[in-house]
Amino acid sequence: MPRPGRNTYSDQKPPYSYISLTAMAIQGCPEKMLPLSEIYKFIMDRFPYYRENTQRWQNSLRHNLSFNDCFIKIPRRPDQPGKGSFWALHPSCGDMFENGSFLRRRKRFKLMLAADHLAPSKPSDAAHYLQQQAKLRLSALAASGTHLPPMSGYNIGVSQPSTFKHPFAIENIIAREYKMPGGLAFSTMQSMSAGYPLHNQLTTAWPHMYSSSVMDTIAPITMAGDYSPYGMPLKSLCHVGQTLPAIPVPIKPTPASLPGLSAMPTHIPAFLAHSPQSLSPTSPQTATSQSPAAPGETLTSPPAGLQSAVAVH
DNA sequence: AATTGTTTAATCCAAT
DNA sequence: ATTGGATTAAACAATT
Repeated sequence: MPRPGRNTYSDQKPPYSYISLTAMAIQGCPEKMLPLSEIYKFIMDRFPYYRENTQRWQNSLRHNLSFNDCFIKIPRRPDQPGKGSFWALHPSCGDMFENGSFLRRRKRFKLMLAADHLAPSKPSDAAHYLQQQAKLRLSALAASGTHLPPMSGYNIGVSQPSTFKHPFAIENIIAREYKMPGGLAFSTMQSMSAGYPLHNQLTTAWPHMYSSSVMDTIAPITMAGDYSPYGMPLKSLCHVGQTLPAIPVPIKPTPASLPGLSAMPTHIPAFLAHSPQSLSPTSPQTATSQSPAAPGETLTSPPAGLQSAVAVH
């Protein structure tokens, strides 16, 4: 191949499966749920490769959404007009990429069908649960944060309180791949920095990922010809911004989501306090019309049925 | 009509 | 070599 001009690497195919791309998109937004069109947008915004052949990959993506139990459909409420449902990650899907590859999961996340006598794990239960979650997130956002500068519309990296991080959370993905030699992890950064956007680190961490709002300010740095997403030199991550906290964080709170009951985020606090995110400018309706959680609706443990999801052999 | 969602099937390919 | 996850194509229903 002739020497590619600069930037040409960025339109090579990113080393992520549709599943991981979709998970990124979902995890990257404040509500942790997105309509199909927003998932498309997220991917196209950040990965130039996917600005072409849209028919092909979007069909594939849709197939993945329907086919994989790790994605659940959340119906729009009357106050959320628009086309199509929201898509979210099943709360029990666990760390599907714990093997460190975003191309290929260790196991497929499958819901048990008609688990003999256990409570059936209705996707709708999960959906309802996540609806509530989203509501709470939004009300928390509304309550806490109009005072911080807006970023790119996707609240990447800054989301949930320090204790639990969904395995798909961007910060976890990064942390898993770019562990400090000395044992430092990145995942604590945003929780430590109390709401400072991490998009710089993110774009750097994913060489193939654009963040249009960021590309102006951050040079493509070292990624040069190095296509290996996992061999990313840590320095290029470090130099962007704050100092690293020397506090390792449990990346996988429950290492074994083993047969039967997997780790449910039962302890997700009802407030995402310091999340500074303004809502996505690209989806006005989600930004404006979300009603705050109804008085009675406090966050409870997820439906028991949710726990009967399992990564199946 | 276009978008969104579901499903089946073939094929590719990485891990084992 | 086998297994099984990922990708792609395609047909079709449902929704807006």
